[in-house]
Amino acid sequence: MTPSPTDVAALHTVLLDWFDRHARDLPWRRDPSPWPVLVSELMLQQTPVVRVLPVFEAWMLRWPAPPDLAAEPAGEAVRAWGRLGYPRRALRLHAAAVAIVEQHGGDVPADHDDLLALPGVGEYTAAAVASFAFGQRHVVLDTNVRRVLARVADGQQYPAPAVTAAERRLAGSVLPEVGAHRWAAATMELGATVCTARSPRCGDCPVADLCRWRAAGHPEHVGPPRRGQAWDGTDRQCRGRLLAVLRDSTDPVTLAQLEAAWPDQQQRMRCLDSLVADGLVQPAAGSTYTLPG
DNA sequence: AACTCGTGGGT
DNA sequence: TACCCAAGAGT
Repeated sequence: MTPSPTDVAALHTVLLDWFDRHARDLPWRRDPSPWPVLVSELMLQQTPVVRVLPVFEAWMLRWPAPPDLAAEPAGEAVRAWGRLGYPRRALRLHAAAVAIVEQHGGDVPADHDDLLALPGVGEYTAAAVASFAFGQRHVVLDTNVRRVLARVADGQQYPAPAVTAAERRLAGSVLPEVGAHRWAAATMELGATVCTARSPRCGDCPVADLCRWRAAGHPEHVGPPRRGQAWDGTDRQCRGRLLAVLRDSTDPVTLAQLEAAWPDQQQRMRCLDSLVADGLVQPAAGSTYTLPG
């Protein structure tokens, strides 16, 4: 439900004021240049801030601009990605750097649609980079913003499994005409640090008095339970083990070394094949494997 | 539209 | 302990 204009104005005032006082001092905020912002956004897809920080710092020292990364083999990006998870993101970030060099003269494009065309950049990331690095006005709908809006405006504990049209409409209706990029950052920050999924700290929330979920007495989520992510014995676990062996070795890895990482032969070879198909692993001489050159 | 894709810390 | 879930994207 769309809040009244009065409530929207109050939300803006109180949340932006809170953000002035409580925003975390993150490196990609201290220097919100396009490349650091793009790198951070790729790393932050499904990965918590605290785990991204050290990898981000090392990454920016090594590759301070898109051409620096584009000049390296993709495998170096995969290795530097370390244990952030979802290593295909490292491949996409490398491919994005190449595209930026080839199609945009080495500078991260400012246009939303140009950003969206980059590998690894979807609707959220395009809006985030356009907002935070270029100060544009876009609906930035990440998991934090979705949860904050679900609670404050809709009185629901959690948003729907996937972004709905109504949700996007609501987010657009509360987006300030001026300073939209700060509003985006503020709502994300609130969701990340106060209006958290598991244990919201409503006592510290600047918009508690305007929150419909709180007014309704914090009703539990109703509806189909959200499926967790299976892990033990999955291909994802197997792929992770195999790629860890590759990351930790500068020399080509033998099939025997990979066998030590995952006992099930059939699954091991299937996952190795899928890693090769994804471009994360490259076959080398004598039935050995390396990160992509 | 549902499914896949890593990793590790919090509760 | 056994989940839950984190600045999503691609297919």
